[in-house]
Amino acid sequence: MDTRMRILKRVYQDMRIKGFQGLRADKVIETMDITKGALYYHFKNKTLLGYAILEEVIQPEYLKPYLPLLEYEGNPVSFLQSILSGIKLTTESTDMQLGDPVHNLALEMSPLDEGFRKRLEIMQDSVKDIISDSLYRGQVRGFVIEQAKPVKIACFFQAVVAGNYGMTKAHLDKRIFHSNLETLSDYLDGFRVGV
Amino acid sequence: MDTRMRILKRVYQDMRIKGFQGLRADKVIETMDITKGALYYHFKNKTLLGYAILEEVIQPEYLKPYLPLLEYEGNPVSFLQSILSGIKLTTESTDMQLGDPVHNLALEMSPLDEGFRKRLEIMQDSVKDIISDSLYRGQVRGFVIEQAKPVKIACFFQAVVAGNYGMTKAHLDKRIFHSNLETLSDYLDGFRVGV
Amino acid sequence: MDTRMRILKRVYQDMRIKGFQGLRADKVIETMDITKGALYYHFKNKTLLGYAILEEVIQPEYLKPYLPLLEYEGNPVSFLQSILSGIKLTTESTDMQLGDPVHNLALEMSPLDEGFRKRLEIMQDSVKDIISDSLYRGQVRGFVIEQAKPVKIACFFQAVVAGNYGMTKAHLDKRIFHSNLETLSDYLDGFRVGV
Amino acid sequence: MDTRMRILKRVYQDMRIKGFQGLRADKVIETMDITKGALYYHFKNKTLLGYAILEEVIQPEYLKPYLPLLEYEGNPVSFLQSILSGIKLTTESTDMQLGDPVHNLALEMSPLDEGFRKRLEIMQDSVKDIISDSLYRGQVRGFVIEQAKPVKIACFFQAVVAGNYGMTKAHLDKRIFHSNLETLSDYLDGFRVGV
DNA sequence: ACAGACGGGACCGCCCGTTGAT
DNA sequence: ATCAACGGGCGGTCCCGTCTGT
Repeated sequence: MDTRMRILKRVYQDMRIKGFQGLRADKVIETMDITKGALYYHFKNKTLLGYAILEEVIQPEYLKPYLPLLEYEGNPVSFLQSILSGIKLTTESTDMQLGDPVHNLALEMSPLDEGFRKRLEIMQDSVKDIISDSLYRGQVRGFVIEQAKPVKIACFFQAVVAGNYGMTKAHLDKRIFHSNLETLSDYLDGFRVGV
Repeated sequence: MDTRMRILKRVYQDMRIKGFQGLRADKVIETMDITKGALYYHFKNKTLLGYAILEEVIQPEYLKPYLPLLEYEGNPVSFLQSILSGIKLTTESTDMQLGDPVHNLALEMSPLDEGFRKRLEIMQDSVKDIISDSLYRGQVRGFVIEQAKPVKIACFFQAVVAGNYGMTKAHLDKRIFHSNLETLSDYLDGFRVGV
Repeated sequence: MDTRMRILKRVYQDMRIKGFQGLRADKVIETMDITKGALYYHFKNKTLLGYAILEEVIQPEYLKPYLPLLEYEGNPVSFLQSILSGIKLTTESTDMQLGDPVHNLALEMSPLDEGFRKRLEIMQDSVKDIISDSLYRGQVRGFVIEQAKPVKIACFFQAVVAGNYGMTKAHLDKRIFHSNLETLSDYLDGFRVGV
Repeated sequence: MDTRMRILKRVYQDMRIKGFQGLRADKVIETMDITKGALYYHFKNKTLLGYAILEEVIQPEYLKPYLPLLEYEGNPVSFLQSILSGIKLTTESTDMQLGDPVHNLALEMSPLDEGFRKRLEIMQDSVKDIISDSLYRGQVRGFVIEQAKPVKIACFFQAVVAGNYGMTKAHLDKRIFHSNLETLSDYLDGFRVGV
């Protein structure tokens, strides 16, 4: 792997814990075998480093679980529920306990930096569009009830997932986390046809 | 108002925008007519200042909307819905657009400082208890259906409200915000008796 | 002497040698018994430190030799010549060999910083006005010939003095320095009445 | 033009504005279509780059106006005055407003680097010799009065020209500049025979 | 109870120069 | 002859916290 990507991956790890403002870029790369010269060569300043992490590390990871929905021909409700199950399985990983990186950065950086805000908005909208489109196609194919409003459900889905991460970040006991995932899953069940 | 509380209120304003890590305590009080001497007389260090803001400014505000639920004798679903309406009304205020302070701090500080984490956990649990208790009493009084699980609903309610703030923090268009408040309100309707 | 003035005086010494850009403020104060904290407290940044040196250290020194001219009732030509004699006497001092601080800074900083440029312009104009006024009064009192143009002479005087410092800064042999002072002195003689 | 000379010319442009210390060699060549590899292939370090600029760019330009004096058979006073006229014509060019490069560097670098000092000393002495020789030959040929002291006049000429550039570098109004050129020209007139 | 001065340490950014590869 | 990548040191700035005095 080239140095640039190594930096991005490593710095991202620290940013997950400290946030962007709390991130100390040079401290982090000191733990690798590279120096500030390399860091500054690849990224003109800290903000652009942050943007690169967003675009090249976070965005792919963030979209990844939802991309199969674009070509999924089954019931989108089932697919969304399987995503929730996937989230549940990773509960104990420290990475998951740090929450949704997009949501974390949105809360921290949106009021402070327009470059962050726009990139985060686009990412959230992408997922929203993927979900709502799949629900709409689900209606056409008879999987999803007519009364369901795809965009509204998609937004709600995202808010619950993000809010759930945040809610439980302060809680060592992760039962709330599971409870909310179940509740959302049950909520989605209500949009299946013929249940 | 005494100096101590003036500091707390003013610093809180800045912390809402910058977060706790981004907060520059001495820069903020420069905008008041006092100096660092006063700041460090009242608060031993920045962390204790943060705790004081949490306990003396944020906590009262955070609990305030829910406290009447303790003695409310009507349908708790209606009360929760009225809270959501209240949130909706303040959409345009800049203060609201900065999101839920408890949620913001939970995401930023929980992994970094146990003192913050505990205080935030307690606050979220307090609201959760108020809501779930009210729903339980609502069941006893025949307002809420038997199948409803008070704790689960309370947790979900909090997750949606918090997640909704976060989701829309990166969005200039606040329609998503309203949509999610409606969706949650509709969801709660499902727990009324005899609808 | 208070810390602020101690810093100004000491940093000025270094600025004379290195120029403003070459000045390393923290390196300089390391040689005193104060730290960067004190430096930054008294001067918000390096530029403002430079301005302060200009106004509080250089300006008084720069104007000092010319101030008596304001109330001088003798022949201004004689007074200007005595100034030149004074300059000649200090030839061997290292301070003098570093040249005219105002001229040095004018060459270095005028194209780079408007704040420097303006302050330097004002200082040079002040001396120019003092000299030209004295020459004018000298004409009225019959010391200076009618054909003399006070402003023109004042400007020329300053250019020669400044240029002479600069010319000889690259020369270890200071005879050129003395020669030019003499030439200027002789030139001024031409404006005396009845010689 | 080869790369070496392209670098010299381009870097010289920047050095005129920032000085040698303020010069950022790699920043400058970024504006060309080459990289640091080329720079450090041709010049071992920044100081040697500076010396090369002095010798290969500045020196030829600096001597150029005076070289014809070596073979000039007319009145040297007239020639020197024509040089002053030439300077006057270029007042509005930004290059001129940056002053005399030799004088600028002499003030900045003479106390800091012996290599700069010596090269600058030699250049100034060369011009001084050309001027004084021409005046001496002018005396022999009967153009210049016997009382004139060629070396003294040459030194004075240089000091005024250099000092005039410096004096007006801090002044947006260039009338002082013209005034001093005139004054010097008038001063030189005094050395003509039979006026 | 508060003001002013200062200590001290860290971080971002900057920039000179080197190295291996082509 | 030139480039991409990197090393390495340091300067300006920033900011938390302490101390003395009143």
